[in-house]
Amino acid sequence: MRSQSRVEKNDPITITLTDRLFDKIQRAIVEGEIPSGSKISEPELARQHGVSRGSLREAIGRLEARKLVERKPNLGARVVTLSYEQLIEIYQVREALEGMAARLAAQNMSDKEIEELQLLLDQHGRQIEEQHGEAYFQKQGDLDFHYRIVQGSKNHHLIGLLCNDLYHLLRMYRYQFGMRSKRSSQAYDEHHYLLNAISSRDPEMAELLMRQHIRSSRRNVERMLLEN
Amino acid sequence: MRSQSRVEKNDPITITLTDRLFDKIQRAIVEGEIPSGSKISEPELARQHGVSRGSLREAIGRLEARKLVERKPNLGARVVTLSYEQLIEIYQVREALEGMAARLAAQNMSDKEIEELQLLLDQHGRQIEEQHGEAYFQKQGDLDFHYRIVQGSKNHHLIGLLCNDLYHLLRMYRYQFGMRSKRSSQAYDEHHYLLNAISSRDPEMAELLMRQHIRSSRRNVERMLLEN
DNA sequence: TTCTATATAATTGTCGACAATTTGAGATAT
DNA sequence: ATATCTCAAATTGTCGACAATTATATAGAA
Repeated sequence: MRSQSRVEKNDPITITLTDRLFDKIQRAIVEGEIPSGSKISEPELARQHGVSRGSLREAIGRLEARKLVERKPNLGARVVTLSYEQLIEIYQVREALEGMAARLAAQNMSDKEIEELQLLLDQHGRQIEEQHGEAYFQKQGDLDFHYRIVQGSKNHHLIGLLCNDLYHLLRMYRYQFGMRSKRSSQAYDEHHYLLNAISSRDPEMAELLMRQHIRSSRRNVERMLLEN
Repeated sequence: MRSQSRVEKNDPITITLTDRLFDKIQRAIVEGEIPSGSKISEPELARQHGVSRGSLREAIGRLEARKLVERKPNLGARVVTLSYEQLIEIYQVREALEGMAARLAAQNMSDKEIEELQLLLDQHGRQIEEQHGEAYFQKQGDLDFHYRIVQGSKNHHLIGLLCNDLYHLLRMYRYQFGMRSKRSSQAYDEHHYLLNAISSRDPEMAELLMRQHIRSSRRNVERMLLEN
């Protein structure tokens, strides 16, 4: 009696030590606990987490692949330095990829998924009415919404690029640049139109609206950063 | 007299052992020398290349980041299995990213870069006239053209995603699916229109044309694969 | 025969040590 | 004082060995 809760035997739930390390360090970097631009000392980090340097290096390698750290041979790894220019670049990539995701979602999302997304959006609407102006908790909701549309594209490459790479970088900027948006009700409206296009199965319109949505989000960020 | 040929001292020309390993294995995978879908045995590969398992594992990690191999804990790494579905996914991502690249190139390429690209394109035109139908060598030219436009976007994120990740996967499909296109003269025409849009500094049109170009390239591939 | 259980072999994950390179401090020369 | 050289300390790159997990072969039960 071995495979009781595991339906088949080909699902590796195994979580390796490097996996945990990777998660912990990624969180520390995203939340700014390890400062942006700082050097990463392998011996020190390894000691802190009570792990060998080999495992640590493997974790750093993955961080590098996600562009959270940069590595130079014989010089070591540094946390990426956040910059206005890089943030703009990220938004441009995001516009392209999420636009395509919305287009595909309009074609490939199941009716059930659309229905659930509608429910989520309604919930956001109520939250906005209740906590009027307190757009803090709303930020997570925004990510949820985008996350589901990306999943709905059913394109695994696209999903990986956005959910595994870009979104972590974005979260890092949100944390460290203190990017709380004061346009949650406008964003809600835009989400609403977008979902309409998707449930109408209109790929062209879905992509258009998603790109506008991200562009206006970018303009908002630009304005906010220029104030400082 | 130490820094003679090195202008500054902050340029790591150092090529580590893992770097070389990574390049060699990547080439072997892309060209099908290590068959798609096959398991990668760490001890064996390490022995073959006369290197320790640690270095090899680091190289495999990078391959994984480029989506050329897939890894499961305790089960090892396998070369990705090529599939029609995945190829379509890649083309969709490519359409989104290169479309944006063309848009940005229309804004950011220097006049000099545009001029040089024009020269490259003229050269392609002559090659097509000479070796009529022999579209084999032309394939590299196609990649060159796209490569330069991506560079012209000046968006480092975009450049990395396309040139470091996607293009290698694409080359792998080209090698192993035997994707030689018989539409080199049509592709040439499309390149011509696209370059016109760029030199007219028309981002909207540049993106549109690039996306059409990639879509028709995708349709060509689909047709070709359905014949087999 | 077919299936299960067990033991053995092979592979992957993790570790500590050594080699190569870079960093930094102190000494010497200009 | 500034600059250059030298040498020790620290850091990264690479390696081989051990531990944990999985795959394989064999024997026994249905």
